[in-house]
Amino acid sequence: MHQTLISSLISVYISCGCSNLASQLLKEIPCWDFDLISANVIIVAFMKIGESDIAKKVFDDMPIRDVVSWNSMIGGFVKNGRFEEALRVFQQMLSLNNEPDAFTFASLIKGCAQLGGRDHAQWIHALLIEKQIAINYILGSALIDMYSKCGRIETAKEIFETIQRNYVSVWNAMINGLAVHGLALDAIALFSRMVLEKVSPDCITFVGILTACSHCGLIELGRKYFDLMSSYAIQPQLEHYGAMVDLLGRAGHLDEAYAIVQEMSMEPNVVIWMAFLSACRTQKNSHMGEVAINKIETLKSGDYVLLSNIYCSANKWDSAERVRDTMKKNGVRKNSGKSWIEMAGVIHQFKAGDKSHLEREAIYKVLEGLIRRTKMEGFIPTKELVLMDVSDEEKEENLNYHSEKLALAYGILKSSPGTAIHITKNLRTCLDCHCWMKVVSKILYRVIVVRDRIRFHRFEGGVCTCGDYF
DNA sequence: GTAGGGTTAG
Repeated sequence: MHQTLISSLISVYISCGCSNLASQLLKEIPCWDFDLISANVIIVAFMKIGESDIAKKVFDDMPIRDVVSWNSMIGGFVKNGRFEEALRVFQQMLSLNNEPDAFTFASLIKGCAQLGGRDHAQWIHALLIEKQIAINYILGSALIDMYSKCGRIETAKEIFETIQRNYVSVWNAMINGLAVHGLALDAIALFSRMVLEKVSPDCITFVGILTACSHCGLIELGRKYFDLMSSYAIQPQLEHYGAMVDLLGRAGHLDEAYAIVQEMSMEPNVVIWMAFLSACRTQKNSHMGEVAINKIETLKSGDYVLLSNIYCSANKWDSAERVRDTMKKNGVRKNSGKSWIEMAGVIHQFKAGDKSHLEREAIYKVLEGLIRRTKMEGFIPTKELVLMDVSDEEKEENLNYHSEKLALAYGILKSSPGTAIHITKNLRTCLDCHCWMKVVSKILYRVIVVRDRIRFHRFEGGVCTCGDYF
């Protein structure tokens, strides 16, 4: 069979979801002597379905490669969450004197954003400048996104100010960056500026604005911007409804959140019901929680945990037990959490149940302290994120305990920029401390234990904000 | 003919 035909066939099989046929076809070819473009097509196709090993094999066997081959490998690895391998390919590319281009960097920057590693980020950015690659709107958006996810919102802002801002995606990246940093008012201010500069917001802009409101509990503003969408002829999508349900639910307006779900012009999906379910848990409303859970057709492990948590909150231990039994019976496995940490340039990975952290107890203490403060100062708990990993046994002991604590800790970090007491140290000094770092929503925070003093550090633009909690 | 960016949730 002609090689071009084979590569097209593989591509078609994969786009139709018949990946088995594609792999089989590849195996049956006695000798891989694809021309350049056919091989590239095959690499892209297998990367698309997550078969990076097959793609790698094809790539390794190529007698000649061009920049598209390299970029397909690097981009493919990044898409499949294998950034280390993407970096390895990139280094190989450089060592063989192949020149990277804007496509190469776009993938690498995205990889850094996923990982939240600031040293890698800086290296890639420096290299981009060294190679004198013009920063177009795609690279600009990617850079802004990368720096905000690495905890360097100030650097993200600097980049934003220096690049061409006539594309909506650049604004979206910046608005979303501010939103995840808990800077909702800045995000809203940027929206106004965007309108002044005559760039039309799109549906993603509103997702950013609504999530910003949701993170900070700005109900009135959330409602206002949700209504504003229609004046830009943007129909609310599932994502916007989701943000509203999240916002209203967290603030305790369960009925209004439920009304939104019912008024939706499309069928609510699992994400919407999950947001609602999550709100039911926070509000300790097991009745509404059951309504939500009944709607969720395909239960994932997380949904069971949420329902069980609702019962725990309402002291309905029997019901909680029943849910957990069902879980076991159905053979539901909990998703094991994973997190990444960059320390002195090295990326460390942690898995749930990983008990190798000597300072785990101290971290708990910090979080408990944060909860006390949160309750005292009346902050609204925002998103629930896994700040650190605990074993399944510990989760079993008290399902509610862990997530509640993390939610509150996250809430205080996001909703109180004034909490940090003083700005003392720079990044380098902190790296010298005996410390423990965690990635919170891809923003770098550190919990530092020095002689029984527990500190929480947040990094932004190379400046470390420290706060004492004990 | 093949490669790149910006979203929520967990």
